Amino acid sequence: MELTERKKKVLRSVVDLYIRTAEPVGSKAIAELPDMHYSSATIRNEMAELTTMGYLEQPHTSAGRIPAAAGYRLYVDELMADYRLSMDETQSINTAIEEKMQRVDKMLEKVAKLVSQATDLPAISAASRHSGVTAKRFELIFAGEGSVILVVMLSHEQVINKLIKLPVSLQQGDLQVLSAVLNATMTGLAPEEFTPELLTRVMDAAGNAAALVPVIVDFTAETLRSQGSTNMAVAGQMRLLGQPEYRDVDKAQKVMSSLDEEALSNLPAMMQNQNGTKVLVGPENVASELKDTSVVMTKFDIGDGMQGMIGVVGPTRMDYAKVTARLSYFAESLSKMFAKPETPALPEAKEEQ
Amino acid sequence: MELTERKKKVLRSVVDLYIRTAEPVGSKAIAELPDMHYSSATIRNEMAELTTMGYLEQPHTSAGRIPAAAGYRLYVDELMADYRLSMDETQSINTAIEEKMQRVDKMLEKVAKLVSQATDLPAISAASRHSGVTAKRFELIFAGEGSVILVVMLSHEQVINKLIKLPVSLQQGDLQVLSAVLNATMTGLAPEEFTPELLTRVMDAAGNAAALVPVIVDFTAETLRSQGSTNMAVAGQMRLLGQPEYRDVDKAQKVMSSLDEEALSNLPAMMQNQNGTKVLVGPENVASELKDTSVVMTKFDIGDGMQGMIGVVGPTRMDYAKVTARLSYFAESLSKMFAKPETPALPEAKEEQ
DNA sequence: GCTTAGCACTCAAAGTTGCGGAGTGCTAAG
DNA sequence: CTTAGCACTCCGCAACTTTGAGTGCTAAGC
Repeated sequence: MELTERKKKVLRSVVDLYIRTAEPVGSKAIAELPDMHYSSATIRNEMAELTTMGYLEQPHTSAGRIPAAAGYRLYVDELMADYRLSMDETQSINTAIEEKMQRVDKMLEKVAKLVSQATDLPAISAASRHSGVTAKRFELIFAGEGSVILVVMLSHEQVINKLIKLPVSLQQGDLQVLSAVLNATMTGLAPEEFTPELLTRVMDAAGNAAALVPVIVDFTAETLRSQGSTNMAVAGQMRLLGQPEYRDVDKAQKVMSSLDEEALSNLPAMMQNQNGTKVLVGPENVASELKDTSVVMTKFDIGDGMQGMIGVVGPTRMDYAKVTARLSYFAESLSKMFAKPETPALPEAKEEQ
Repeated sequence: MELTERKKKVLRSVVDLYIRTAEPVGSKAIAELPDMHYSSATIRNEMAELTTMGYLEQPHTSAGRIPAAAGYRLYVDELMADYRLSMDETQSINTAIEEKMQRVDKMLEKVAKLVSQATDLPAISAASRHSGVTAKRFELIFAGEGSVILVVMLSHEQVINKLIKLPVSLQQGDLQVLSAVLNATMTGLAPEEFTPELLTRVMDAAGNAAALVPVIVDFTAETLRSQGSTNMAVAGQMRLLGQPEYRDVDKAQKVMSSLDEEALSNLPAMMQNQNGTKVLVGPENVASELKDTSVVMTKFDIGDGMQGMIGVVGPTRMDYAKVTARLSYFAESLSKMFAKPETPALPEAKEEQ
């Protein structure tokens, strides 16, 4: 059986309508659409064929049709009309993003919240290094009796620090020796290279400050590891309750309980080698708990060798056109924002001085 | 009308039973309790009086009674039996807490999750300074052409840093001058004291590095402000769905939408001058959206001049005894954990060296 | 040969009715 | 003061009916 243009048109209309109403769509409703110039009987025949072809489903005899997974898939890939963002929408996204984002993890929380708000669906956001973070430079600062501040500059323009307290008193000189040793031996190493042998080697060379070494090595290795891994945030789970398919609390509960960071952690991974926007329709989903939901996600650029990702989770019947449009715009705006030189106040270097 | 011992006993039984079953409690059910040596008729009379006294309510004639707000209040204050945690419970709380908590905000998220899990209710956690955070010492590190790392030691043993990039090239010497200036003028100041006048004064003294000053001043002031403010985290909102009172999605949605950080931000403030565990029953609640829910909260000690708070939000019919017991135990364990010297690895300073 | 009007048929959703039972308040007796 | 007894109320449930949206099929029309 062939998928004629008219069948496509009918299918598109069915999906569109179902997305709007969340109710099975009948032949009459389709026939009454402005640019549908056939009677309900004709539509009925087309819908019957679309059903045998697997694009539509019938909840029970004498009900309208709803899209099947294959129907959504075709709709997303070929049929759906581009959704054009209104000025209002682009503007509200932009003003939302504009506030300066500070640390990456805070930023992710915020982005997830914003995306969730913009789509009225649960949203996730994640950031991951391209991997290969190393320490670029170590600096030790004397901070009073028994206290030392360790400052580590990482590749990718990040700086971290830790206050270390020891029941040993050290001299400025000792710290200088140690930091020289650290810079000589521990820069440019991957986290796996922080072996016990390295530890003893550094301690041997460290002189009076050897007691500091284990703390420093552990902290650095730990930090590199955590920097290499993926951070993510989830927000707006409750928005699912607004969707008619989750009027049944039991269903809602089942899905929502699988909307946490652990359960969703494979989504960012899926995007690694993808480009553009990806849509997972219902049963294509990875986590089995999400069998009845769809996922839309897309990538953005954080700079500093980091890769960001935002996505939403919603009922299979979601407004793919609108959601993908908003998501893409979001990703674009975020990329732009991070591309801007981060120093906000290019010093208005006052005339005085 | 007087609140006799027998009335109290009846009231306690009604609340206990209602907490367990979430159904209106009838006189017969009470009369059949093991240590209730009166007939249902007598109980009926008592219940009728408790109702006119405002401790109980009747959803409609010929239904059982449910506790009114005043009933819960009396129950919480006087009647409820102590809940003794089982070994299992204390143990699972302890193992949960044991993992080392890193930064304060991550810690809060984790704690909120744990509390939510332990009580099966939405939970919040917050931390706030006692206020009065100031910068203790500034340090500038030269980090290659046009890059400088600013390290600020705060009172209360915290260290923060920022990488600053400028299209101006600076010498080591310039940085030394500037850090001396910063340490001389900007230590010990409250965030309000970072005025434009201060900025110009520091810039005048800063010499070649004056271009850095605005960035540094802004960043420091901003950081002090954010350190002084309250951090909080909310977790487990969806757990409400497990409660029978929220089988109705509309109700659930209304309450859950008010379970975010903003709406709950006055709760931590309420604890500032309170000690022990505080219970807000239904209509006593601050936010009007929470009129039909209760809040239980308690404080814990983070050390470093910080004050922590954990709490849960749940249906007015919640198991106050169990919840307060678990919450208190949690707070206690957390306080203990933070009291321990934080440096985990008192260097096992190997013999070599 | 495609399109469409017409019709009999199906089935979920919504409304109707009628019980059974849990619970109450009151009264009168112990 | 306590309790057995009784009439009364009202919710919840289940069985039944009605309604109407929607279908598939057939036969007539362009």
